[in-house]
Amino acid sequence: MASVLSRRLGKRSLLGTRVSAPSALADGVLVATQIPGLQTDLGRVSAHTVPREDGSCMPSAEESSQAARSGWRVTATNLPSCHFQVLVTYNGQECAGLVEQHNPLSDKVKVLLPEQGLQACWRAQDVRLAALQPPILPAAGGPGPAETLQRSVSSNIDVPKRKADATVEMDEMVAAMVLTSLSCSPVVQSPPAGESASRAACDPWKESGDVSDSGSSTTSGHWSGGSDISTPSPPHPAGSPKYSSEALSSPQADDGFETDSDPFLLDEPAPRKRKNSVKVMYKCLWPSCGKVLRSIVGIKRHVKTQHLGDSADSDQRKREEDFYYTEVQVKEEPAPEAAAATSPTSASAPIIIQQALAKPEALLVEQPALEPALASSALSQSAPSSFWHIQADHAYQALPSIQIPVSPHIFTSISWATATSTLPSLSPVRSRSLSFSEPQPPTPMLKSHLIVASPPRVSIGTRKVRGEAKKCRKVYGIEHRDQWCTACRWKKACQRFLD
DNA sequence: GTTGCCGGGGA
DNA sequence: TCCCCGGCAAC
Repeated sequence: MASVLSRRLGKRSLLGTRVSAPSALADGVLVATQIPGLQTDLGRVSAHTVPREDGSCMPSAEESSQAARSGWRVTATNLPSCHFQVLVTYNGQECAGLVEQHNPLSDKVKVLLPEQGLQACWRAQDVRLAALQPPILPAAGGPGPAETLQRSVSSNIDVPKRKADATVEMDEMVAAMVLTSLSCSPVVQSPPAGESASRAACDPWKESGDVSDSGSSTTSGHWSGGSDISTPSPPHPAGSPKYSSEALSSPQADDGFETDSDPFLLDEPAPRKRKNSVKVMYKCLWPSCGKVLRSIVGIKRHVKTQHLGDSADSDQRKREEDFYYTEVQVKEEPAPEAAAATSPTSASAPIIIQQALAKPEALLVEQPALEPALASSALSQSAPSSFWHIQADHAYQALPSIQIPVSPHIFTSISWATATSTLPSLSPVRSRSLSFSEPQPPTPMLKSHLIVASPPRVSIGTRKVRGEAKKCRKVYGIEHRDQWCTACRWKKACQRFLD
């Protein structure tokens, strides 16, 4: 069992995954560099990098070897301009930091927090790329080959894999930067026009997280669940009738949308439990408003400006503000049904997100809870692949069992060789459903939905006709069950004595 | 009743 | 993915 456990842990490992991270090179050339590990001094870090003429840094060969031995890999290059700015959750707050080092072995990222003046390690999945460094025009004599001008995926920060789409990636970076600036400010009373902008900024960011998840479905690269706790969502437009009825659920719809795709994206819901905290929000009680904000200052300002009139400055007016909002405790459990329940009225956001999304699989994931009509069509296309992929879960039948015991029967090894050689002819029968399968990883979300939407099963007439050959049971007998082939032991089609 | 194995589910 | 087992069809 320990071996199984180790396998599962290995499956979740982020080793080898790469992410394109921006450096100070505006031309997009990313240089993977390495410096000795376990350094805490920025000065030392910079001292071990060799500046290049294009502004990037290259480690000396000696340093690279040391880094390889230490297991720490450098994610930042020159200092300070080459550091990746990331967002981490520290003491419940989202802080901007600079990635110093990343240890792929322990999957930890060493982040320097300038504001706190400290340095700490986070898990790679808890570190989110925040913003681009100010771009620097490419040097005339910079990296020579033209292909290096492409934004190559080279810097080795081992975070969940993301799709290597250059344009989308840049959009995500810009969006992250905008989002970062938004998150630093208190409640923003953004006008509707600004709201759409902020949403547009938010959505690619969300999408980036999803993409990083979907890159490897088994990774726990849950895109840092602490984000929605510390990052205020853009406020709803004041007085919007859309939020009049389901005022309380509106933020949940947003939050839910932000995360409700996760149970479908992720195999393991465990990391999500951190989101189950109760969050206090403030709901406007003005008739037909129902606006919900995250800060008391914001809701007071909202009531004053939107409903009581900004000119009201008397004490009575100020006291009135308190009557028009109430404190609401919102459990941050990303309940999918909550998102689904608000789908008809709050569908404006998903539409924007749909436009922002460039990846159809992410779109598929986002749709079902919020756009049932679109979801059905999308599911109808994706259903067969995922469903039939599930059907192929007995693929081991096509593989010879390695654990063939040393059998006293003289023909064991011979028949085993026969079984191995005849496997290709067998596979069409065994994995009959694979013909429907596309080379696409199954999405857990689709699994749950497609059980209902699955096409009718292949006729049970395909049941394998009993062959003439003796099977392990007959050959070895029930008393020597340990000598059976694995398939026979599992009551599957015998792999040792093929027909 | 025995045997082969499909489909489903637990770990 | 491994492993087990209920249940069904062929024998």
